[in-house]
Amino acid sequence: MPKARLTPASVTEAAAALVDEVGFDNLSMGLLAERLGVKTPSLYKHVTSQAELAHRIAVLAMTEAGDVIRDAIQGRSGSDALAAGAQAMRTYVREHPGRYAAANATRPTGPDDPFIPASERVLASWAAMLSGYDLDPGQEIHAMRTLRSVLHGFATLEAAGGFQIDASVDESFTWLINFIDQGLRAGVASGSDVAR
Amino acid sequence: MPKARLTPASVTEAAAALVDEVGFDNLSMGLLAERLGVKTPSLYKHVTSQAELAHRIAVLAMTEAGDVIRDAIQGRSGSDALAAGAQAMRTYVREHPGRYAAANATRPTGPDDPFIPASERVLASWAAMLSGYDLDPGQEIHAMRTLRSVLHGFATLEAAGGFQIDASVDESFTWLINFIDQGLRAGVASGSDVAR
DNA sequence: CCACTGAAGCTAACGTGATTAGCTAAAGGC
DNA sequence: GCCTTTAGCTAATCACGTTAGCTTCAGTGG
Repeated sequence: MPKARLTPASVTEAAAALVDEVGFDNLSMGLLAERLGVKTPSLYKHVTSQAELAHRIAVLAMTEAGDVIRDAIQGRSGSDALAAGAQAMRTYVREHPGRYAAANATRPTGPDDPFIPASERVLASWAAMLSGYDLDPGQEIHAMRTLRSVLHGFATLEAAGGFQIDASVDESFTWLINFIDQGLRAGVASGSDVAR
Repeated sequence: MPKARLTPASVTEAAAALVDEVGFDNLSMGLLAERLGVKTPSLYKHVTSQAELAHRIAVLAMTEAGDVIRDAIQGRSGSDALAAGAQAMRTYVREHPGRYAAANATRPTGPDDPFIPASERVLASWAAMLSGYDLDPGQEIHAMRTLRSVLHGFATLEAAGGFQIDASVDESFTWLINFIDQGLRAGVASGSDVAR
């Protein structure tokens, strides 16, 4: 084997860094090649297509996010775990908006797509965190989806510059976490069913 | 003036319909032209670029969503208004995923961009709805952002096929609305501040 | 009623960015 | 010190957005 300057992994890593700088939509093979000091067609010796590259970034992102969230929750429980996990996720998205966008743009390509276990690890962390609140077993799935919705929604709105007013976005996020925490501790939906 | 078969408005409307079918990312001038029974370059007599077309779709979507949400909230208050507004928004996104994606992909192009008043109308509806809960004035902004986050997050996750498990997504959504409603009625964050 | 104008739509052409084909040369095994 | 393997290169192709310039018809003014 010759030079081996680039590898699929190093190309993916560079692409992930690039995408965090210029935005996922502005990823191009030409720009990436330039960053790597190589001509565009050379990249195809390491990745089969731009779509595959984007998918690799997505897997990387999901894996990294999974690590970061797991580590944040590690050793905490209940409200502490929620706050730490949520903050960890928000921080990750703020630092890696391009990767996060890549992860959201991707769909599993098949049953053995590594993206699947990577996302399952994230879900498992959230599930572990939620187990610190005593929810009805039947409600866990709904709590999980609600949690994912708020965190994902906040992160994407923030990344898109959706929060205009000058009120502190940090403050809004801690308020949001608090809101969720109190709702989970209250054992929601035990009674009224407003939403019909 | 000659034939006038197409107009900027009719092209935009067709593009919006197309995008709901094939997905925002798969919008192409060629595909749209084909749908309209016209050759690609002819479209440029009505829109200046694909970017502008996407922006027009976004404005249309935001306007339609604003109407639908306002109408749903109309005549209701408190929990009823929340439930109706949230359901209306979710329904809109389910029926018009491409338009919604367009709206999320757009950034205001300037101070007189019609997208701005269109989104403000949506925010105004949510604000009107929230006024039915008696929140601290200082908390309204946080409640608004939390609300936007959950609804946007749920809608995008659902549109992306993010809810895999076979548990009813409808049920999760009503659970979510209930969760928010109860939190808002409880007058959150009055005490503990978990999230540091 | 008819020449005139203006814009809709067309064909041809261009530019950019992804991708492929085929060549070259250097690295590691023998 | 050869020989194979393959990273990277140049040249070419393809798809798609976009532009240039021509053609034709709808409506207007005489």
